[in-house]
Amino acid sequence: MSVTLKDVAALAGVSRSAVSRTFTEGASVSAKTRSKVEKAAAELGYSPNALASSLTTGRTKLIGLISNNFHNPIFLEVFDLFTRTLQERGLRPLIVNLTDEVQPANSVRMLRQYSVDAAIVASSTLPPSFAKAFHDAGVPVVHTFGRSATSPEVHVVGIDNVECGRMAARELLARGYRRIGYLGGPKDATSAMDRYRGFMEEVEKHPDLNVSHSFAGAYSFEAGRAEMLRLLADTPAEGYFCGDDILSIGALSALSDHGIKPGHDIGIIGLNDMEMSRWESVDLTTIHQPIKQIITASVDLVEEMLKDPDRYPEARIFPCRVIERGTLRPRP
Amino acid sequence: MSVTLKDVAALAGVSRSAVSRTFTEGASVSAKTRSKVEKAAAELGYSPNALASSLTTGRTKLIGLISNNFHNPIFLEVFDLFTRTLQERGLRPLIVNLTDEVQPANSVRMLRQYSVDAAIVASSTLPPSFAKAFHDAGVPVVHTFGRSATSPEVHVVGIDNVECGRMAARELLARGYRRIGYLGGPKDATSAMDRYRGFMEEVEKHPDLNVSHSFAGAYSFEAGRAEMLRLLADTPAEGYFCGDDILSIGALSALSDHGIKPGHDIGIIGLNDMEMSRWESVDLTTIHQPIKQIITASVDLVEEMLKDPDRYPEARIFPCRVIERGTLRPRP
DNA sequence: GATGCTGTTGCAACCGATTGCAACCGCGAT
DNA sequence: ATCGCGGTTGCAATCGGTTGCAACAGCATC
Repeated sequence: MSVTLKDVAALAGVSRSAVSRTFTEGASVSAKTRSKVEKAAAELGYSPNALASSLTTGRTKLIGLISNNFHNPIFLEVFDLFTRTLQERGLRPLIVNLTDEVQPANSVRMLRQYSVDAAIVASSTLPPSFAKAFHDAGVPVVHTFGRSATSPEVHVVGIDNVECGRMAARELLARGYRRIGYLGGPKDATSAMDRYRGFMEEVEKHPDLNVSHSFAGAYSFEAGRAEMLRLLADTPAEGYFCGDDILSIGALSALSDHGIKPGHDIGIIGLNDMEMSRWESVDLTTIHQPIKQIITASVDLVEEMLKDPDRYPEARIFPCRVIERGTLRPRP
Repeated sequence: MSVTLKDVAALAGVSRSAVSRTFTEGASVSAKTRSKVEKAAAELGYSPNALASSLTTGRTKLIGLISNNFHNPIFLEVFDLFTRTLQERGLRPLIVNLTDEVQPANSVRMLRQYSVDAAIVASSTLPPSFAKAFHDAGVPVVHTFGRSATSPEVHVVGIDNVECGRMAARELLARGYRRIGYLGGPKDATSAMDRYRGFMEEVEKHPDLNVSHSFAGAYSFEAGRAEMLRLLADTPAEGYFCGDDILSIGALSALSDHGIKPGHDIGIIGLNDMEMSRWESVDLTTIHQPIKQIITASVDLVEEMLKDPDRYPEARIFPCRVIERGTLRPRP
């Protein structure tokens, strides 16, 4: 069926070791045998079997990429960047879709069966214990978009969600909103809770404010829309921090149903700055999360763990900034 | 480091074969040894190495999933469905992101190095020759969203794009549009050309019409928007068939810049019926493409090829239908 | 011509599994 | 007691590579 070392060796008239060595970086082969081997290999269309070699080297270059976030458009950007960044460095993403799954056991077992060199948990809605399960099973892991504070055992890359909460609150206050609300993601997401904490921390400095909060069922358009519709049925606030752009866009849709003009009647500030937020019809004021840097840093960490698996865990936290567009009223 | 057959065999006091057999479906092992082995395996936390066994069995259960479409939100749905459907059947998606690549050679080599059991090319903007390159290299392949007519050598799953073009044209005509246009995807995409062909075929039956066409640079929001802005600078048509929902949404954004009301002033019909098209703020009249069925059928074909690699190639084409929303004027 | 050195080569064991084959076991039938 | 049988078991070869080790080739030096 497929061409193996042995075939090439036979055609080139050398031993199998010689062939193996011409295909491994830095091995000792003379120019003469190398060229003989290369000629034979080209003739047969040989390319080495990565899985067979992984047996002896212990390296597969497979990286588990785990997420449960297939309903937030930002993840199209995330997957694009992850897959490209990994493959640029000779690593191969093996995807695990956790949409229906919450327990790590299955994913851990599966990725160990495929001997992945490392795993990336790309989600803020999976608990820190999830990433830790990989660590405990001996799989190097980085938790992208994870919470840094309470998981000192795995690498974490992301943003300071508490600070983002504060930032959003300050922004609403600076624009004169006094009745303000937090519309967060699902309660069991660390990101939703951390943003909430920062938001509250900041607003509690001002006792005269009227503050409310609620949590959507998911980071999705539908959940954001449903939650905002619920809020509009009662007495809504003047300004909202929505814990994610897709929630914001759902909320904007609800506002539009009621003929409410964002930025004019009710203010909305999101978080992420995904491509769609720049669309003229959306024009969402939001907190920019530096996705590209986060993903590059995550893959950097993966590579460093491949060199040194016992590397001391580290948090790489990137600063965010407000992007001014049309859904908050101007600063006075 | 990790637990192997040998360790389990030693602890259970049996041969390695016995251990192997208890983990392979339908092998002959007595209840007694099986339970001894299972006890030992559980104690050591053993799980078999899928890659090592692939060496002898010739099956990896790895499926290459190849795409270049990371800027069209429909692909979030596509990836979600593909990854879930594959893993439900015990197959593992190995992603290849072709954003910067057009030649198949690299992907083919890479996927052969990882001994994938099959490959899925999920893109309508890659030429039929791309999928064929896998076939020629001995990798079973299905081309999802591919063109059926001219590639009898590989399995194709998708829709009849020519018929969709006709359908869109008929729909515009039925609503009384006489100056109509096709705003398609990139010229080198078979889907863009086939939809164009069907569209023209239908409108040419009516010599009194005023028909125009143009092609966007990509299936993306920005490309659709830019193209529509260009059209608006001259004399635009009354009704457009945009060759994809994301192009439509870009076009709608351009219309909104000019204060043009879709459905009232200018009609737009898209193709795909992605989640976003249902959003109230978008409310796009479009042709529904049955993504779920297409993906299920693709994975079905993959499984059938695993059983019979020389299976005669087949096209599975699913019918589409118009979803009426707000961007075309009502039928008279 | 013997010596030593460096660089190249092949042998053989090994990575973690699977599997054909032959040996073996217990057991009922003769 | 012998035989035959179906079911279980272990041996050893194999899958496609890698790699430590020892042998060796070529060359310069003494």
